Amino acid sequence: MQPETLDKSYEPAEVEARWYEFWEENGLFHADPHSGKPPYSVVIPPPNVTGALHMGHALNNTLQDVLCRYKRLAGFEVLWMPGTDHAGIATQNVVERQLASEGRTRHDLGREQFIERVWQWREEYGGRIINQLKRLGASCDWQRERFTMDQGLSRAVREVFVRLWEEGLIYQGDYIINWCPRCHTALSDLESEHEEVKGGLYHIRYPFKNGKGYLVVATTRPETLLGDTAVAVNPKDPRYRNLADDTVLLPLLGREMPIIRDEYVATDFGTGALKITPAHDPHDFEIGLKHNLPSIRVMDDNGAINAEGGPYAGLDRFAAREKVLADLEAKGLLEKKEDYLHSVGHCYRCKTMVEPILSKQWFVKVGPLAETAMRAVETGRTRIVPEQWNKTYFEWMTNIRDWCVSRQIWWGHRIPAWYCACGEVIVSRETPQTCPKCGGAELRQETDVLDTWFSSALWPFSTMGWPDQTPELKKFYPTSCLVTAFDILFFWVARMMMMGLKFMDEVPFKDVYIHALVRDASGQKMSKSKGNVIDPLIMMDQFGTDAFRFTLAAFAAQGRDIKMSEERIAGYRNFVNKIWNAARFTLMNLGGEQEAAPAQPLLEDRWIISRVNRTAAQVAQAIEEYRFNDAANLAYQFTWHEFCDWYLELIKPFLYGDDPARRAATQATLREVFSRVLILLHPFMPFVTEELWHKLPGAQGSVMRAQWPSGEEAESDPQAEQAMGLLMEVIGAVRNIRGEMGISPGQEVEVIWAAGDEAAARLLTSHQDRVLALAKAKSVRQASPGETPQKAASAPLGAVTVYVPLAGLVDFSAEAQRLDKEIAKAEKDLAASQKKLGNQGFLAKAPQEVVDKEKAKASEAQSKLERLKENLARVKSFM
RNA sequence: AGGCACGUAGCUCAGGGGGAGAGCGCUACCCUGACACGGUAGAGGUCCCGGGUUCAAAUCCCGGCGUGCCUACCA
Repeated sequence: MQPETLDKSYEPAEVEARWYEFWEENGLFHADPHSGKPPYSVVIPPPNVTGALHMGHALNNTLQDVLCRYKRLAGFEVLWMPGTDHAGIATQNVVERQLASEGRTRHDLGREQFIERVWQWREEYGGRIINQLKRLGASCDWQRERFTMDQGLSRAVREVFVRLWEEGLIYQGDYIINWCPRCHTALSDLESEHEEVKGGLYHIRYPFKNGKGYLVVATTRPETLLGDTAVAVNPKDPRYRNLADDTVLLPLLGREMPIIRDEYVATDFGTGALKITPAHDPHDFEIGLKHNLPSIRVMDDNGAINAEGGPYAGLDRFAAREKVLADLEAKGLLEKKEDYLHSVGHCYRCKTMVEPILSKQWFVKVGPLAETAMRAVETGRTRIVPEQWNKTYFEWMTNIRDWCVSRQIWWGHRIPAWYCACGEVIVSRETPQTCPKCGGAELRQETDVLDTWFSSALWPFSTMGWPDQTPELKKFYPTSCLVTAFDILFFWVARMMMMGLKFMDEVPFKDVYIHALVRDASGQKMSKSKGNVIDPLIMMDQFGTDAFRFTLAAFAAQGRDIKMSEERIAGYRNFVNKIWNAARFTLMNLGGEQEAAPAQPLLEDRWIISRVNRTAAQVAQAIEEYRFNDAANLAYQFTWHEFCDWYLELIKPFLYGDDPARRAATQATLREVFSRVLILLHPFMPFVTEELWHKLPGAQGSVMRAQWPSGEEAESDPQAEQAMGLLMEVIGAVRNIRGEMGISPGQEVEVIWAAGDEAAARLLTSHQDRVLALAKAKSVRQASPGETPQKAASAPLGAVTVYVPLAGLVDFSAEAQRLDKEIAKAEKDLAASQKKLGNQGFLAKAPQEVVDKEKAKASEAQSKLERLKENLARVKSFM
């Protein structure tokens, strides 16, 4: 049979295109809820339908894929539930922009047609990110792909809304909310992102009604004075105990307003006098309620001053501010302006400055839900990894405020509430025909839709068919793990916890793994405006998906952000190529048939089998503990530096040699070990491993269906590992001498060794050919009894001393220098050990095994030092 | 204002009470029949500073300095 040949270097593009289709066609990602295997389930953090794959997605989904692919290999029935999120505001914005380019607005279309248009948009472009996830190799169960606006999920949303309403956990009311004047909708507190803004603190004179002077008020938002209905001072403030009057006149508008006294007012900030604008500030709103003040809303939905603002009506809020200030100045009412840095809310979708405005909205009462959600983490029903995030989670849950869930946009789940002319509000699963109170049939549905996160909060169970009792829910809920970045810990994780516990009576996930943020090479957050985004798709094109994924995994250390750089990806591209070439070598040297395992395994066989299994166990444990970087590095180190550097070199003589039995045995071990290497790399590098798996003669099916090497196969062989260790040390010593002496690679050397113990002697005697091959020696022999090779470089190892005769090769001063260096090292080691051993406290208090180890170290260093010194003396005698 | 991280090789970072590690970069030599996206050898570190705990501190504690992030209604 013609041995399979591979190209000299790996070309990812062509290979990657092939295998994804293969996996999907063969249903390898599909989860069977009736399987007898133990379940492992993950729900994808649904990306926005408007989204394009960025580094954050790439990391997030790579880690999930590593978990899922590993778990399949480890014998679990894995469900990775995929889908997208309808991203209400963002999607509406995108489609509105599209309309704008046609010179139209959504109002030209009307609600129905606009929504139709959004669905069209979704048909056309909504699959983009899904395809990009496929490109990344994500092994999601696409047959189950969901969308937060699809029918099933919409039913779940409605069910949840109605039940919360019935239990009094949803209410409607007038409160101060965050209003985005550009998106024309209310936002939740979370969606208002605070940013530092350079502003002013303006000191404004509010004249007393009786004309006897004025009260000075400090504010950062002078335009809101148009809506002031009082001025407040602290009753304890001596400055304001005896005021000239108890009524002031609102500057510019002349409205009479009371001076009220409230402990809320800080005496040490500004002037100690606070203007009260109940319709435009959350605290003022509270104070207004307490003191029965009227609320005057002076801004419209565009953030422009409305009719209540009198002469300022029609001005945009920023223009109004300028005008108000100018007019105050002109009237001598502006006392001073201080520069002031404060943080102001901005719309998380469009970055417009958010306006706190009094408005009627729907709210979820989160207190009771948060309580349960908090306890679930406290009691360990859900575990947050790394646990440092517990604190953040608890803090947020403790200080949580009611959640404004209504949005004044069109794209989303319309709130299932109807208004009757009689004033009745009907919340219902089905569209009501008549008012249950007055029997009227003229019902008007609420126009608001729900916050997108409301539907996302149900994701772990709504995607599995809830509110029906489905086999999927039975098998896969609660999910095993949620993988996400911390920036949506509150937005999403916390809310899923609340909803899962409320409606499933069970946590939505057992583990939450919180991974890092991906930054650019200098640690900056990537953003389009900074122009420092690294596009994952370009990286995949350039270096291959496997290299890219491996880089992400190798970087994913817990608790630290990732600084992505192309050089690093290039490094792992080289690793993929190394694997490719190891395969090339393997295939060139395997027969077509499956050879029997060696009857008499050699040291190399025993060693590499033991090592690959140990590595597989370590990689498995690292993945289980979410130490993705450790897992990747363990696989890397083993594959490159043990399998390639040592094992492949060690077996070449057998493969090229003329002992057919030995060759067949070696081939069998090589084939077996290489297939295990492919398995343990597969979670990280699905494409190249699948490709090579199929090239291996005798391979069955997909590597995805293979079994993770179990550590229990009784193939662990510490003795072989130790013996190989000594052999590697001896070879290393000769190589070191060669390198340091400047003996050229082409020049062969003699190697003579002396062993201090029987076992080492036996090992070296029977494996001299390995030293010969790997150290490029022309001969290897044991020193005769009593012989000390003269004119030789030497290296004292533990039980062995290695000599390399130098006569005629190099002059001895180089060896003297090398020995000097070695001596210095040994002396340092010895001194450190002796210092410890000379310390009575150490001997008395340190654990016995530490003391013993130290003693062994000292005597080893001592013996090494003596031999080095002897050698140096001998070398010098020839100089 | 509070909270959370992080300062370890030239760069990017692992590690985490008893032998300073990796990748990249660098130096020297080598196109050895898998691989120059490679091989062999090597150089390079006050583990931010100062105290403390301990027989023992890069590691734990306290205090600085520096950096990053998150939360927050003092107008």
